[in-house]
Order: sequence, then C-alpha cells, then structure tokens
Amino acid sequence: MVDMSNVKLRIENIVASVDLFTQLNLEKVIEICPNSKYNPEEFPGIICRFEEPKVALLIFSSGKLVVTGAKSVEDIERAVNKLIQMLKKIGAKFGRAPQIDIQNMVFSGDIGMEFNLDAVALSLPNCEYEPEQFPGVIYRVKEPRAVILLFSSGKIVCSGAKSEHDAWEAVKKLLRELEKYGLIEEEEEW
Amino acid sequence: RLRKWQSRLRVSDAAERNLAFALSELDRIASQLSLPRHVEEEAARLYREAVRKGLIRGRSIESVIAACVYAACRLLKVPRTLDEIADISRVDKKEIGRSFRFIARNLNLTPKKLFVKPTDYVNKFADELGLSERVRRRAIAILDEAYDKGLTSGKSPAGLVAAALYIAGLLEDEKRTQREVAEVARVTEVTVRNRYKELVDKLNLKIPV
DNA sequence: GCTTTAAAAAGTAATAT
DNA sequence: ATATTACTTTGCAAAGC
Repeated sequence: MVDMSNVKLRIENIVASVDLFTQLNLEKVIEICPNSKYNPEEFPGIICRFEEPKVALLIFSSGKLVVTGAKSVEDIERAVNKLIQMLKKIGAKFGRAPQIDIQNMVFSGDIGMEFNLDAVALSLPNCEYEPEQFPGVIYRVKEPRAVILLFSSGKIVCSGAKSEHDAWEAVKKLLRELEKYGLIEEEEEW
Repeated sequence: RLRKWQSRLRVSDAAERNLAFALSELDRIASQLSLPRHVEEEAARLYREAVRKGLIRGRSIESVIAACVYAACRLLKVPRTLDEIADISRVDKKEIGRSFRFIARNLNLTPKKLFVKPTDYVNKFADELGLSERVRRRAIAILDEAYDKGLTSGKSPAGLVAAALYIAGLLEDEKRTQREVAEVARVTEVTVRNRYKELVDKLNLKIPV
C-alpha cells in the first residue's frame, strides 16, 4: 500500500461553468458590475471580479458563466447567488436554480520527499521532462483524468481533476508508479 | 469515379508539395546550422513519420520541421540549443517547443532517448570559447559532483554547463567572462551567476581572487 | 486554433534601480 | 549587481472569429 500520510494537497483554484437559464443584455449588466470589463471585440463576455468571495466571473449573453479563482465549491455558489441578486435588480428573471458544473480543480501539494527528476524521467513511463523548458516532470493520469507536475523538491501541482477525491486518486496512482519503478525509497543514491 | 481520382490526385499533389516545402525548409536550417548529413536525414525521417501519423494537424510545417531538427540533434547527440534553431526559423521558440514535445510524445521519443550528456554540451560550448581539455575535465567534474549532491534537478542543463565552464575557467586560469559563457550557452548572465553561486556555495569551491 | 479568467509549482528572462 | 515583475508548464469552460 502506498503511504499517503505525508502527502499534502491544497486547493488553489476551481473553474466552474454555470448556466443561469436566462438571456442577458450585457450592455445593461455592465452598468451594475463595479469592477468589470467588456470589450466584445476582443472577448464576447463581461469580465467581472468579486472581492468576496474572491473570484473572477465571465458573463455571457446566453446566461452562461465561467467562474474562476475560487478556493472552494461554496465560494462558487456564493458568487453565483451574489450575481443573481445583482441581476434581479436590473430585471432579470430566474425560473429555476442555476446549474453549476465543476470543470477543473487545481491543487498544489507536497509528496514529502525530494526527487532526482532525471532518474524519474528515465524510469517512469509516459512522462515528459524538458528542464530546458520547464523545471518539472509532467505526468498524465488517465483515470481519473488529471495531470501532475512533479518538482525536484517533491512539491506537486495537480490539475484537470473534477473533485478533491479524483485529485487524491491521481496522486495515489503517481505514487504507485514511482514506487513500482523504485523511485520512492531513494535517499542518498542520486 | 473520375472526380474521386482527381481529388485523390489533388490530395497527393498537396501532400507532395507540402513535403517538398518541408524538406527545403529542413535543408535551409540544416545548412545554416552546419548539421551533419545523418542528422538532417534523421530529421527528415522523423518528419515523414509525423506526417504518416497525422501529427501535423493544427501545427505549421515550419514549426514541426524545426521540432524534428531539434529532436534529431537530441537523438543523435549533436548539441544544438532550441534558441539556435529558433533564430533561423520563422516560428518562435515557444511554438517550436510545443511541436517538439508533441512529436516526442507521439513518436515515442522518451526522455531516455532524448537525453544528451552534459559532457556533450561542455565540449560544444568549450569549442566556441576556445577552452582547453583541462578546463573541460574540470567542468565535467564539477557537474558530476553537482549531480551527486542533487543540485541539477529541474535546472537548465545549458545554464549549469555555462556556470561549470565559467568556474572551471577561473580555477584553471583560463577565464572567460560570464557574458561570454552566457552567450554561447544561450542563457542570461543572471542565470550563470545564480548557478555559479549555488555551485560555489554547495560544493565548497575556492575561487582564486 | 485564438481570444479571457484563475492559481500553484520552480526555473529563467526582462526590466528597473 | 540585485530586486521586481513577468513569463514558461498543466487543466477547463464560455461565444465567436
């Protein structure tokens, strides 16, 4: 069994798509969004930032949103409800509850051990390592689908997971592979 | 039927034209970089294989050719920095790097096959800097020790080699400036300085004043 | 494909002082 | 020469070009 007791994971960012099921007049919406930007020429949505909860929202005329920068799923729900309250003031009607889909979660973490990335790249199948272009090993996990960046410090970044559970599963798979190829117990033998 | 043949002919025509363009671009790069014939041939093989596997879709022929040249250099241990290739290519370094990683993934060019020993970079840079065999050996010894102490993971191989040559030059009384080593390695002076500091500190090197 | 948004890792690069 | 800021990599949705 892989020892995960020293492994840490922290949510850094959550990206969600949201459907409000209402068409929006962005020209009107822009009036009630304090710190927002709207340049249809360069991007079709309104870029709006909330300070509490601290997130960024992309608002589209279709009534669909993209919420990014959240540190928890609850932050996303609060941000969506906050926006809905604001939209009600300009006459938007909401017939049903918004649909929120978590699309991507980004985690930073630590495996609690240092790695010789040359050794990792030599033995770990299906990984990429180009230190001239990026300092970490890139490892793609098929199921659950996620990508892990592994650094020599043992720190990691896991992205693409749709839940915290999936992220832990992905990291567990990476650790099993590292263990399988004898890359875990190394201490001095670089 | 006839239309089908015509469209097939058109397709093969386009394919041949693209291949001809790709190979002429390869020729241009290879001659400007003075690449050995076998490297150019390997790059051509990689390119044909990439086309066969449909890896060109969504990528420019030029970026894929440049990527194949870089891959061939890595496979055949003929040191060339990505910057040198990007200099004479119409596409930027970032795009060539993306194409390179993409074909590496799909043509099964593993990190092991692509690995170029720091020694090869030491010799290339030392040639351009006119440094002696003694300096080269000293630089390699420094790099070996740095590797053993875990100081090289994640760092730019070119930056490490540049710093090792800079230090070895100082120790063997064949000094080259940080600017000179940085230039041949295609890294900045700040990178040379950062690697230099770390190597001197952690390997307890005594630099003559 | 591109455009925009968010955040981390650790390295390198560009620019300022 | 150093400090700060910025960019590299990963993942994803949105609407439109």
